[in-house]
Amino acid sequence: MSKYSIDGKPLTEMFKALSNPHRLALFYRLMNCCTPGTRCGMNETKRFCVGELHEGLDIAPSTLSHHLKELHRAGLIRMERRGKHIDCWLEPAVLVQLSQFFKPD
Amino acid sequence: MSKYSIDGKPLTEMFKALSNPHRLALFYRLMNCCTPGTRCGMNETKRFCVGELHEGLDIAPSTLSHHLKELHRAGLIRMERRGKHIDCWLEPAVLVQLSQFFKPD
DNA sequence: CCTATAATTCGAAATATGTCGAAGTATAGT
DNA sequence: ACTATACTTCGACATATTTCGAATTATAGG
Repeated sequence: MSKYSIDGKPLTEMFKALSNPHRLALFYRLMNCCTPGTRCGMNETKRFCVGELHEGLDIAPSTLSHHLKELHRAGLIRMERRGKHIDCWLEPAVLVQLSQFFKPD
Repeated sequence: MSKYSIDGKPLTEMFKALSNPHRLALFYRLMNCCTPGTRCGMNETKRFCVGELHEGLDIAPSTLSHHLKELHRAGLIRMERRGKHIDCWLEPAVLVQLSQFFKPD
């Protein structure tokens, strides 16, 4: 039933991850954090740590953590510890592939 | 929080609608039912009625009806009675706009 | 080794979702 | 008017999701 997938990640899981306003806001922030022409996470200065993503979101830290885990489980983002912080950036191919999925014709 | 929208329909609602395997299957069927170069619903022979969409889905009619309502509420599809049947087709602009949302750069 | 900072895990509560079957509405044909 | 077909609405129930606070882990720096 979940036969539509990208790199083994079912599309339904991706859409479920993006169906929550908080998670969509997080995704959107990561979408727009890289300089034009580059991919998010390529240059490490253009990643966001969890704390930075938290700003202006008005949810508990545990809730934020839960949402990031969902985005990660869906295959939408990558996470990597960097000292006390954990950096987040978009899974590199995901924008191209989702854009392609909806592409008409 | 749901500030990202297309034609007044919040993106979260669209993604929520697509986050269910049955609904994604319905959407996918409508996505691919039109002849290349045309938009779904332009030529009325290329619409699916509810009964046709039901085929091979193994859910109760009432469940199908519920799912189609969700797709409609999210602004993803249009529905129109045609005699005893009700025809469904994609909201014309939705593929372009969703594809655009994910477009990198 | 102790402390402060950053983030996660766990458990609980409220709310939302997916599903069905029974009953209801709409339409076409007889 | 009656019947069959096509689909929807309603009510109920099981399961999933969202959210929080308290407790926990991981790291860096004195």
